[in-house]
Amino acid sequence: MESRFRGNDGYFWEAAPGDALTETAALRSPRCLNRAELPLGTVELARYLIGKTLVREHPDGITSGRIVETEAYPPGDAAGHAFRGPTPRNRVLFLERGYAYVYMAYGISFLCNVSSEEAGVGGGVLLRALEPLEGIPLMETRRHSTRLLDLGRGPGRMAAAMAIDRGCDGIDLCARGPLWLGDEPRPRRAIGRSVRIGISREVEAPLRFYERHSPFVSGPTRLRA
DNA sequence: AGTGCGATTGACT
DNA sequence: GTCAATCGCACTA
Repeated sequence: MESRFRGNDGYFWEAAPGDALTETAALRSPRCLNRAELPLGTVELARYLIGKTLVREHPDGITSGRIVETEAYPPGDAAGHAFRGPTPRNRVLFLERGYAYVYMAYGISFLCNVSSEEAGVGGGVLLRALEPLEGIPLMETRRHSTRLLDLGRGPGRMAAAMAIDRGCDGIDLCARGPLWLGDEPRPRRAIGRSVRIGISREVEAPLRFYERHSPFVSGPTRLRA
């Protein structure tokens, strides 16, 4: 059994007992997730999406990455965009789970969420960081950087690397198309949990999930272990 | 119609 | 570590 797996940047992943990590497994084509297999509930979905694949099919080419960091914005959360009810901007958060809600933050970055509740109930999972898999040269062009660790580390950077913008708002991520969710390219590592990043309102519950020890996760070092 | 501010990033001390 | 950039949106009037 392999004891180490070499990632895209040469970083070596420690294999847990029982893992069978191979490069072949990492490079196979992902299977599109069915809506029925997405767990019910925002927090459950945020945890579930760690290790899954996000695939972007764009005229310029295909890019994909492994989701290594998410945050839950469940119903009733004052920091969530759904808190004050549906508006033209956040309408996708009120669709059934598995649709892309994309908005512009700070006039600078696009942020990508996955709707996470039943139809009519507002909730979302913010995708915060991606480990690049396919289309790395294209991501480098879009990000104006060749630093692999920075291509998808942070929600705005992730969206830029994947060319995710308002045009992706409302896309069904459970169907092959311009943007979709795939299964895991390789077994997940342990999942960590922490408070969310960049939230100034109210006291924080631990609603951020991340793949432990991944160098592609954003945030302070202590929130990556 | 005007205003305040944010689920960020990149540059800089 | 600090800080400015930048703009769509929700809220007030």
